[in-house]
Formats: sequence, C-alpha cells, structure tokens
Amino acid sequence: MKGFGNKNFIPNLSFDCVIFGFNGKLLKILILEYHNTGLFALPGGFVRENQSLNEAVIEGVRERTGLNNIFLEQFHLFGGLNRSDPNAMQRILEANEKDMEENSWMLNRFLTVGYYALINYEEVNPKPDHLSDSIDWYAIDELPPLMMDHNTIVAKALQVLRNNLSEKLIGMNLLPSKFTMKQLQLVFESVLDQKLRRTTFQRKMLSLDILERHEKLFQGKAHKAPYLYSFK
Amino acid sequence: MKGFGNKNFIPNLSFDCVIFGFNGKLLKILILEYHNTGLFALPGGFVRENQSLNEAVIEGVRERTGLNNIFLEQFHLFGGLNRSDPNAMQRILEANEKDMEENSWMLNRFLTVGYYALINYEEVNPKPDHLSDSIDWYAIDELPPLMMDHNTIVAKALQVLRNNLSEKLIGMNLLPSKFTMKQLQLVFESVLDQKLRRTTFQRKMLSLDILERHEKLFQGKAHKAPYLYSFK
DNA sequence: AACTATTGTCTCATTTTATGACAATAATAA
DNA sequence: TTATTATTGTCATAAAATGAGACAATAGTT
Repeated sequence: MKGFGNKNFIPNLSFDCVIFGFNGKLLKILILEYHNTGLFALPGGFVRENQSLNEAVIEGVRERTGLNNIFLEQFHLFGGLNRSDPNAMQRILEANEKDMEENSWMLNRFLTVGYYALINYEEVNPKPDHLSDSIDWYAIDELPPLMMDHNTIVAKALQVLRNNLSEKLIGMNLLPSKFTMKQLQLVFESVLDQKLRRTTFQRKMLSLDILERHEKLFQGKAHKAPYLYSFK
Repeated sequence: MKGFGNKNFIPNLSFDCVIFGFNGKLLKILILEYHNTGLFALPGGFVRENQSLNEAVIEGVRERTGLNNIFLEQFHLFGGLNRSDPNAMQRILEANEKDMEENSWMLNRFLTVGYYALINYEEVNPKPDHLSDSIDWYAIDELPPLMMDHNTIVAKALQVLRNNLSEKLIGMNLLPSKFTMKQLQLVFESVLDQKLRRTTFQRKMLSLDILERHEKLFQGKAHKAPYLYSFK
C-alpha cells in the first residue's frame, strides 16, 4: 500500500506481510490502521515492473520497520475471486483525499502473495506510512477484524510457521541475540500454542548443537540464575 | 499457455504445474514440447479475470490430463526480474503462426505460481494443447533443458514434495488404489532419492494405521505373494 | 520334492523421548 | 548467619521408536 499513483506497478498483484514479534509473553503481529477509516490491515505493497518480487517485499518491510536483513519467507499466493474489497480501498483513498481517477487501479481485483517475517520485538520502531496513521503490535489471539481476507492470511501464516519452526530456528529473530532457555521455551510455546516439558525441551535444544552458552543472567530473583544463550 | 488472444487474463501472471507420476520404477514429470521450436516447458496457463487462481489451475490440469479431483498444491510464486524470456515466447508464437499484435501481452514480464500434482501414471492420457505437439513423461533425472526457469521450478517442487511426503500420504495419488508394500516403498525411495530399509519401512507404515489390507496379489513369481493395501 | 526369491513377522540392540528426582544456587526472610 | 523459596541444570530410569538382522512361510520353478 505504499506510494501513490501507479508508478508502473505489476497490476492485480500485491503482497502482504505477517510480521511476528515476541514481547516476552505473547506472540504478536504488526497491524496497520488506516487513517480515518477504522480499517485494520496487514502491512503490504505492490511490485514495480522493474523490481523482483523479493526486492519489493524486502523494501516494503524495511520502510515500515527500519529493519534490514530480516528473516522473510513467502508462504502462499491468495487468488480467490472475491478476496478484494473495492469499497474498503475506496474508503482508504477518500480518507486520504487521493485522486480517484489516478488511483482507480487499486480498486481492481488483486491477488496477493503472503510473506511472514520474524523480528525482534524490542528493536522495532513501528512507523506509519503515507496512508496509515498507526502501526502497532497486536497479540495473535486479540487481533481486530482485519480488512478483506487478512485474517485468513494470518491464520495461514501461523500454520506454516508452526510446521517450519524447528527448521527455521537458526535464523530465529524473535529473541534478542542473548536469551535464556526459558525465553526460548516461551517462544516455542507461543508459536505452537501448547505447553512443553522443561527438561525435554532443554535437552533437545542442547542436543541440536546450535546454541552457545554465555554468562549467567542475574535477574534479582530468589533462585538459581539461568545461563544466557545465543545461536551459533 | 492454453487459449489464444488475451481473453481478459490477469496480466503478468501465469501458473506452471509440476505433475508427478510414478511408472513403477521411476518418478516422472509431464513435460510439454512446443511445436517446431524444440522448446520444452512445464504445462501451465493463465488466470482469467473472472476466475479464481485455484479454478484456473484445476481447469488447466484437467485439460491436459483428463483428470479431475487430483491432489494439487501450490508451492511458490516465482517473481524474479529476469525469469521471463520474450524470445522463447516469440518463437512459440511464430511457430504457431499467431498474430504478434494480438499476442504481444505474452512477451511481457511474468510472475508464475508453481503447483505440483500427484497423479496415477496409468490413468493419464497426455494430450497436446493448441500450442504444443507433444506432452510426455520424463524421468525426474532425465529432464531435457526446459525453457526459462522451469528447471528451477521443478527443483523447488521436488524439495517441497520431499518435505511434505509423510503428511501428504493420505491423498497419495501416485499409486493405483490398491498396491503392495513394495510399490509404496519404491515411491518413497524415488521421491526421497534414497534407499529405505524394508522391515523398518513396513513396520512404520503399518503402525501409522492408514492402510487397509486386502487380498493377496499373485504375480506369478516364484515366491510368497504380497498383500494388497489401500489408504483408509 | 527340492529349490529360489520375496514376504510377513519376530527378536534384540541401539537411540530417542518422557517423566520424575534432586542437588545447586540467587535472593529473601528470620 | 542461617533457614526458606523458587527456579535452574543435570541425572536416572522408564517407555517408545528405530536399526539391523534372523527366520519361517510360501508361490512358483526345476
């Protein structure tokens, strides 16, 4: 949704990003609220004619999060006939006093390709783009109703993330670079939405030989201090 | 690639299908050879404006294989900048004496979404479409050089199929409805490209509780006859 | 009736995972 | 200083899954 006027975009194609973050307790997603419309949506955008799909998505995410080099994975192309909602688009354009003639291409049918990203909740400084007045974290099970089929897109992203969790561990960006075993377990539990056994989880993680152990973290709590770890 | 003249297709978007079959020994793919050009390609097509993506792909596959109800799964949207090859397209159009003016839209940049299908080798009657003079099975490791990035698309399809093999077992269409344990093992070995241990494989399959045992199959061979199985 | 090749099943060893136990320890309270 | 508390790291044992081979059953051939 970034930019205005059709700067030679590939027509009928958009992308939407499900950007996951973990605040220490809850798995959250970056959601955008459009100015004066009350419409919530996933951050997304379009692909320019002279731009590869991956470039377009990376650029779009960078503009909204300020983050480069993040873990990004395409997960599905949504091509349903009725997934577009010209009315919603029109409300957004009107609320932003945009020229209807010039932007009418946005009212067409769109197929959208979904990407998900895993980012460090702490390092993000969400900022609105031209069309939005706010972009913020929402807990995964407290999402507002999103426009068009964006709730479906989120559900699909979660499903894919769950399937790929162990493989994608190395690039895992949901935690700060150093973290405790407990934090890591909380991430897994949030993503998988199920409790895990502490001892089994710890042994499994250590046996994978992907963690490096660092100094202890003294949290000022009345119990043994846990080690900090990082991914090798 | 079916149909001619732009019947209101979604521009810049195509689909390509990697259709797997198993002939009893080898994993094969349906490959199309374009008339008078020597160009090999995956069977594919375009999405009409008034048609959902899934409908378009199902229709495309049905037209080429005569099969309905097959297992179809989207696996990736390829959006590289240089994946299109206008020269190849032009050769195909010229070889078929098509009007350049009317079909010039086919020379643009295309993003393509890859689907894979698992079908029963025996039940397929490959037939050419308007643009092609032959469509045939090729063993996975004896593919001809395919046009554009189609070899890449096949590689990606294989990778995804390998990851999903056990989950997709139920809908498995690579075998006739009744099959022996040996045949099932051969399919796994072909897809995974590795030998499996007979006893371990058999025990695993039976323990999954997804197979139904039927009568024995007498093959006229000088040894014990194996049971036939089907998926529950 | 002996022989051959493959199948179904079993056994035992090895590896992995589940589950609980327990000592170590960082802060607090006595 | 000394108990107390909560959590951590690690071990012990049981249970489950897998690896690797043995072997009898058997459909057809000689």
